[in-house]
Amino acid sequence: MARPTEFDRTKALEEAMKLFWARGYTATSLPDLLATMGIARSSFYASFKTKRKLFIECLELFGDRTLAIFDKDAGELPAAALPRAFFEATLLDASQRKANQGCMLVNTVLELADVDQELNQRATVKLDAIENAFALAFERAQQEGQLDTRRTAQELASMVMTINLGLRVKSRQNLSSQELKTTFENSLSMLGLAA
Amino acid sequence: MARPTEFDRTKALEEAMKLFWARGYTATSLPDLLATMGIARSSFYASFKTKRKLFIECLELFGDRTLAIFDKDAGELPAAALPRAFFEATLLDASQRKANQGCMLVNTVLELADVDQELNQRATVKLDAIENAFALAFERAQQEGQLDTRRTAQELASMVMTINLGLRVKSRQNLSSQELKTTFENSLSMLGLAA
DNA sequence: GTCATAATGGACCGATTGGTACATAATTAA
DNA sequence: TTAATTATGTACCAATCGGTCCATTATGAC
Repeated sequence: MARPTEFDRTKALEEAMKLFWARGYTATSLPDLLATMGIARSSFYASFKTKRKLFIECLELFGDRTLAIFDKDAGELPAAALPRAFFEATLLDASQRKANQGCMLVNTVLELADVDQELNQRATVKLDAIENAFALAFERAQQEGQLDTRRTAQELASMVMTINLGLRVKSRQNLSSQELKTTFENSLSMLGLAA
Repeated sequence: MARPTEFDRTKALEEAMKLFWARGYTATSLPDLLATMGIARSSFYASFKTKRKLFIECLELFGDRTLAIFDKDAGELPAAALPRAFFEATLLDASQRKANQGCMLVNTVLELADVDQELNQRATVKLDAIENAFALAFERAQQEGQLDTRRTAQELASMVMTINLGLRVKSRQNLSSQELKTTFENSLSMLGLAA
């Protein structure tokens, strides 16, 4: 019927996400995006409408992927092992170059807190979903007698999330992988005492 | 000899810092700055050279002030009470409108990690200075037998800093002051177990 | 082939970016 | 009062921002 799209939309979105993840929303220009996505301006606007809408798509993608990582672990591991598994998968997995990029959701919250209400809110919602997923897993484990009940599941989840956020910030400072690992172990040690 | 400067440089710097603190480096435009600083373009460039140099001045000012808050507490309180005092002064002090602004150093690290090496580094150095100040205080307390020695002072300082960073992120999400307070208490509770 | 449809590349848009030039205004030493 | 000096306000700059327009190209249905 008509000329077919030449580029792979999924692939282009993926590349855009990586760039936004690394540089943030404001510091990523349209020419930057077009270059990494490998498409022309017209195709960009035809397929993604605006830079802002593209960013929202990227946020959703990132958030959903992060939740998927949690869900995979949650189906296989006891609740007490989930924080370590999650941190390892999202912070230390060098194969996916995540080590020094922090978390796109956290980056977004801090960059846009006083700049763009909606984008900040969207990132916050995704982060809350992760915290809630932890809380749910802890709650189940407590009901099944597999986890200490001196702290509520929600309290534990809140602690995990605070430490998670802290580690994400640390991971964007220029520390060596050894330093990050030490901080990482210290944090897990704190949680060990809390659980 | 010549026409005297009309504006108060210190005051103007202060206002600039507040704006950078809230909106970050990139999203703060020169007209924005001129408006809050209450000065004209010529005076700006005569006195502050460039936007970037002004930002560096603001970073230094913010970092030094934060350290001063710590030092004041450190001279008056036992080491074990320092984390709470520091968090209260920098996170919950509504009189200075700090509650929802997070920390300018943390904001800067995340915004500019992959964008501006030097600015990220300058913020990181200030954050490290704060962690070192905690470590020093803990070390002294341990030597004087006022603090548990099962963890090294450096480990404790690292934990405090990770939680500090996490709380700063949380404080830029739109949570109620009640929610922030709860998270805050949960975090201190974790540290209480660690110390 | 022809036609309808849609993707592409590139020229172009006004607005905004950080920064400069310069004429004017205000001050003090002489 | 004059001259030297410096601050200020305004006009201006090239570069870049995100976004639009449109002529061209490629495709499938008929």
